[in-house]
Amino acid sequence: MQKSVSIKEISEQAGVSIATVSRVINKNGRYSKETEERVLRVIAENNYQPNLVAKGLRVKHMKNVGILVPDIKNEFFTKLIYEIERNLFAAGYETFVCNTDEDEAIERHHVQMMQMQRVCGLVFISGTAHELTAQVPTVLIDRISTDPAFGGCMITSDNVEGGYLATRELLEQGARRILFMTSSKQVSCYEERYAGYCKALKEFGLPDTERRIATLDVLNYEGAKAKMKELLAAGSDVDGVFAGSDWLALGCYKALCEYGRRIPEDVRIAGYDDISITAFNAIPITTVHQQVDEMGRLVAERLIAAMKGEKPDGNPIRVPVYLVPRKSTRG
Amino acid sequence: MQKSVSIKEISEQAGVSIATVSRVINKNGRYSKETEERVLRVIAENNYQPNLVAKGLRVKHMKNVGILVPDIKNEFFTKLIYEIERNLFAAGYETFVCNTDEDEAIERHHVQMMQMQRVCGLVFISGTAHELTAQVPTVLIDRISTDPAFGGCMITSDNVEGGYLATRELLEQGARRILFMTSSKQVSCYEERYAGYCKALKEFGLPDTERRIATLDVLNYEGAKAKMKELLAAGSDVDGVFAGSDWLALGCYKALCEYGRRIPEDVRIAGYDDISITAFNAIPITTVHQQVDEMGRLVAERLIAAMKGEKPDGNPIRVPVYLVPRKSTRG
DNA sequence: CTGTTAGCGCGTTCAC
DNA sequence: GTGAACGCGCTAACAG
Repeated sequence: MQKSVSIKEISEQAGVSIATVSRVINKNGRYSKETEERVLRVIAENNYQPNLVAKGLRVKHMKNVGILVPDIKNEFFTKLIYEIERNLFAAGYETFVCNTDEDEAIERHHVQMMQMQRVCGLVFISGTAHELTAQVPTVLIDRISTDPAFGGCMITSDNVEGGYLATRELLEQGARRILFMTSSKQVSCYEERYAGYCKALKEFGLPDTERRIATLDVLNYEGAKAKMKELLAAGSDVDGVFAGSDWLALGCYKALCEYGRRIPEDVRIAGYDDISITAFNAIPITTVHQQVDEMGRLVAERLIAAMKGEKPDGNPIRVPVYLVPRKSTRG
Repeated sequence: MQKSVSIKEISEQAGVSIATVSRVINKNGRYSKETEERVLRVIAENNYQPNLVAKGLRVKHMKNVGILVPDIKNEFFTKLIYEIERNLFAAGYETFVCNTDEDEAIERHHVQMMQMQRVCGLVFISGTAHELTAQVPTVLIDRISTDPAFGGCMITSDNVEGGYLATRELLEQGARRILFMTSSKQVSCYEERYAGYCKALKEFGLPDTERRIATLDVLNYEGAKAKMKELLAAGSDVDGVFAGSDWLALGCYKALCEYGRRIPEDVRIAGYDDISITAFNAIPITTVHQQVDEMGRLVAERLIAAMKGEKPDGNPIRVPVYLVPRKSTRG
C-alpha cells in the first residue's frame, strides 16, 4: 500500500541501531550530537515518516481524539469543533469528527469504533443523556452525565441564565403567552434553558399554568416550522416564542410569517446560540450568545490535562452567556 | 490505559487458538459451526473489542480516511463533509476532519500526519493548488491537480457554467459594470467561475476591458466586506457584483448597504454555493446552487472504489449546477 | 552514549 | 477444521 521506509532501514543507512534512531526521533536524549545529525540527515534523505500505527500499538494509544456531535451542519457545533480542533492540533493531536444525527445507535457505534481505534480522548457535544461509559479521558459539552462513576470533565454555558435572559426579554417587551420550544428527548442544556424560562415567568408573576411547551422529535428548522404551523392551525394565541436554539427560532419565524403574524408586533421571538444567520435574517432574531471560542479552548485545555493524568474536580465549568437583543423582540 | 482484553484471552477462554478466534472475527471460514458459536459467546461475555491499531499494523493500513477542508465553519463545506462521512461510515470507515484555514503549511502538516496514521484514503476539498503527492487513493473536490502523475479522482461542480449563469443573470437584469470577487490565490474552482464570467460578458458584447476583478487575501465575509468598502471609498461605480462564494457576496452586500447603495436597484448581487443564509438574508441573495448531496455521495463512492483498487479514468466528474434567482438581482 | 532484545495484538502462512 | 509460529514497526527496559 505504502512503500514506507522503516526505522530499520534508517538505522542501517545511518550505521546505528534502531534504538538510537528511535531516540533521536522522540528526542529522548542519550545520543551524541553527531549521531543525531547523521540520523536526521538520513531521515530527511529518505523522506522517512514514522509509522504512528506501530507506535500506537506499542504505547497502547493513538494521539487522536474523537468528537461526537449531533449535527455537524449546525454552525454552532461547527465553531465549537473548529476551536477544539485548532487547539488540539497545536498540541499534536488529530481529530475524528463523528456525526451522530441525534441517533443513539449511531453514537454508540462511533464510540465503540473510537475505543477500538485506541483514541486517547473523547469529546461529547450535547446529544441525549443515555449512559456512556468510555474508558478514556472524556469531556462533555452541554451534556450532563447521570452516571455517578463518570470521571470526566463537564463544560457548559450558563443555560439557566440564558433561558432566563431570553424569556425576561420577551416579558419586558410585553409578551405574556410565551411558548418554549424544545427537544422531546432529555437533553440537559434544553432542560436547563427551560428552568430559566420558568424562573423568568415566575419573576413576572405568571402562574405555572401559563407555561407553554412544544416538544420536537425532529430537532431542526424543518421540525420547528412544522410544529409551529401545527400549533397555529390549532388556533394558538402565543405572543412570544423562546426557542431552544436559533434554528428552531427561525423555523417558528417562518411559520409565523406564513400565517400572517407580524414579528415582533404580534409575536416576539428569541433564539439561542447566536449563529450568524440570526443577524442576517430579514427580521434579525434576538438570541443568547454562547462563547464558543472560550468553550472550545476550555475543552481542549481540560482534555489535554485529563490525558496527562490530571483528575477533573467533578464540578461542571460554566461559561457565561449574554443576551443579544435584536428586532424580533424590539420593534 | 485500557483494560482491553485481547484475542489471546478470548482464545484461552474458548479453548481454541488465537488463529481460530481471528478467523471467526473476520469471517474467514475454516472453522466449525460449534467453535464459531463458542468463540462468539466468549467474545460477547467479555465485551471484547478488537484492537484496530494492532490490526492496522498487521494489514498496513487503518480503515480511516482524512478529509482536508479549508474552512469547516462554512456551511457549504460542512454539508459536503456530512454527506461524505455518512456514506463512508456506512461502509465501515471513520473520518478525520482536518481544517486547514487555507494555510498551505497546515495542510501539509495534516497530510503528513494522515500518512503516518496510515489512512487508506484522502479527500481534498478546494484549497490552493500547490503540489500534493499522497501515496494513498485520493479524491479531489473542486480542485484540479496540476501534477501529471496524479492518479486520483476529481469531482467538481460545473463551475464555468455556474459563473456564466450568475453573470448572465446580472447582465439580463441590467447590470453592465460587474465586479468579480475572488481569491488572490490560485484556486481552480474560482478560476473556472471567472471563465464563466468572461464568457457571459463576451456574449453580451462587452470588451475585455470591462472586466472588473477584486482579489482577496482573506477569503471570507470580513475580507470581502473590507475590500468592497475600500473600492467604494475609492469611488467604484459598479452596478453588479458576482462573488465567488456566498459569504463573499454577503460581505459585499453589507459594505454596499453601509454606503447607501440600494440592492438591487443600484447594485445587483449574485453569490455561489446556495448556503442557507442567502435565503434568509434581509435581501435574499441570488446564487448558484451546488448539489452537495450528490457530490458527497460521489466522493464516497469513487473513493471506496479507488481503495478497492479500481483505477480512476482521469477525467473530472462534473456535477451540474443551477441558478437560484432571488431579490438581490430582481427587484 | 549505544546496541540487543522483548513484546504490543493481530493476521497469516504452513503444517497437521 | 485447527494450531504453532512468525513478523508488521516501534518503544522501552536492560546491559554495556
